Amino acid sequence: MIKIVERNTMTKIIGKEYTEFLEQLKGYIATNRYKAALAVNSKLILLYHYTGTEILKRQKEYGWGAKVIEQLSKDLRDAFPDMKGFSIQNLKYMRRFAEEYSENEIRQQAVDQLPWGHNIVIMYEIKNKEERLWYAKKSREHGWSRNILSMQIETNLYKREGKAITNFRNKLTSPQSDLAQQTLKNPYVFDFLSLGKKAHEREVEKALVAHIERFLLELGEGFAFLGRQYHLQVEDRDFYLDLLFYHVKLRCYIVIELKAGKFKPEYTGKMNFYLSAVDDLLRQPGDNPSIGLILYRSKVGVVAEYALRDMNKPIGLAEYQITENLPEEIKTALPTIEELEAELSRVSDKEESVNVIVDLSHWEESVDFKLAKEDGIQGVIHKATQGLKYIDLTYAERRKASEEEGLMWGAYHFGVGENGKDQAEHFLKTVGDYSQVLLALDIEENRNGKNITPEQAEDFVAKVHEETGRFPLIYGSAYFLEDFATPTLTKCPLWLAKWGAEPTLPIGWRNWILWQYTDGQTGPKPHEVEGIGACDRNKFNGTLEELRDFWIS
DNA sequence: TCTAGAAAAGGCGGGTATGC
DNA sequence: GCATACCCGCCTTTTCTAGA
Repeated sequence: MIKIVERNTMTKIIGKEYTEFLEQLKGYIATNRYKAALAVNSKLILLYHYTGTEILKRQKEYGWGAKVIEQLSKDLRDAFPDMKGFSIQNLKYMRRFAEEYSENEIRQQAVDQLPWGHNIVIMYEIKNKEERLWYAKKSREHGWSRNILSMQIETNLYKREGKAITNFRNKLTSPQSDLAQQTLKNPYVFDFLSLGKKAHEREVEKALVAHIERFLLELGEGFAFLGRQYHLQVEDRDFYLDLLFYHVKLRCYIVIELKAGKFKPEYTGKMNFYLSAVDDLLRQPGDNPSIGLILYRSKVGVVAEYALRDMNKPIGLAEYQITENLPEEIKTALPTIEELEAELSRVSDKEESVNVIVDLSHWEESVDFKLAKEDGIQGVIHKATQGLKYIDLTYAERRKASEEEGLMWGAYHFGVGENGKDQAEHFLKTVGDYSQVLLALDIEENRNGKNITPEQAEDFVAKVHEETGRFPLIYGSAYFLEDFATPTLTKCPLWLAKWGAEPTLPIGWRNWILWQYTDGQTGPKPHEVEGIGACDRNKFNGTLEELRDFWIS
């Protein structure tokens, strides 16, 4: 019996310490393995650049012709028979690379963080330097594969997305992006650098399937539901369509494919195949060509695209058309893309909390709220004050910029071991007009002095409540808030800090309202925000509509 | 029925060959 | 000189199969 008690106690202690250790170690490994991969890639790119530069220099100095590249290729291959990359063509790429970029540009614009193949694509397909750097930045940030990059260039994403961004930040990209994974395949990289792909979100897909089925049925007129996982046999192979409808007015079949992840080009190829199969196997004389609808999750939510078979186009992606500009007769009969996206976003919001809030301080050097908003961010909570005197110098300027973009604004005070009421007065004075501002008290370890005590935190909360009629959010981890579960403080909504998969609540609080699930390095993804980079991200425990109501309540 | 291992399929970037 | 197609090796995911 005694042994059991001792064992349980030990398990509890080891469990807590072990969990913290594991989280710390995971973050360290994730960061460092990616840094290692980037370093290897960077060296390779710089080696190629150096080679190209030296070839150029000597051709200029000594009047060497093109023949020297052939000779160099042969000699380098003889000297390094185990190494690839010294073909004539690749040496020419290196020379062109050296012509196009200076070493400074490579380092400053982080061109060396892109795989060699990506740089070749960008170099040859794009002439404008600003545009090149824009695609390089986007490739890094989004982890585009080479095929995706080519597709984005073909569809002129640069022009579609508006003006380019030229102030690049030297931020780490997501360590589990496709790009990172492929970078790690470099044969020079050690085994411990290997990464796994994100698991498929089957549950989400099922939920989407279930919902869209009801949604389209409710939309009603014209839609005849034929089946879910509709079976088609092509030659000796079986295929299953997520959803199949027949539209009575349009007199055509409508195939719906649902993808839980982000869009991939192969989805369109698959859809085209399904449309062909449906037309061949099901379509009757008098029926119009079938229509496809692809629903997938993007960074900003659920996105819908209509696909129409269009055999007038040549090959590949153009064999069908993905378009928001449906022909008028179809547009009037089908739900619009906006309707579909709005409906599915509503479902999405219910399934997962709303992940639209970042918290910032002066430590974030560069912030572009316009880009952040485009990336789906709706609210910003910024550090305003600390202790009795400190004011975050970026606070006022960023509040103005944020509000100009129509973002919800919040302010937090970093509590220290000083008079709570005085800290609250300093905080509210700095915040200024707080009528539309979410207010929060940050309770965590103060490495530069005394920690705030529960009594001081209560005084702070009481003063804020007296002045504003509202209780501020209490920010903190389950571990640190252990001693703060007083009747007054637990009245305050909890802004939980837990960089992990599950929101573990501190004693005294029954629920969380905001959950800071990542510091930009550890915890579940996403870690980054467009225009900000890796940062603290937060989920709201409710829908977007509820968030707006809560913000100033 | 579940699990573990093997095999197959497919995607990726690096690199080369070829044609204009 | 340049653009493109294609091959290769590596890796992950999916599917299949055998055994507990």
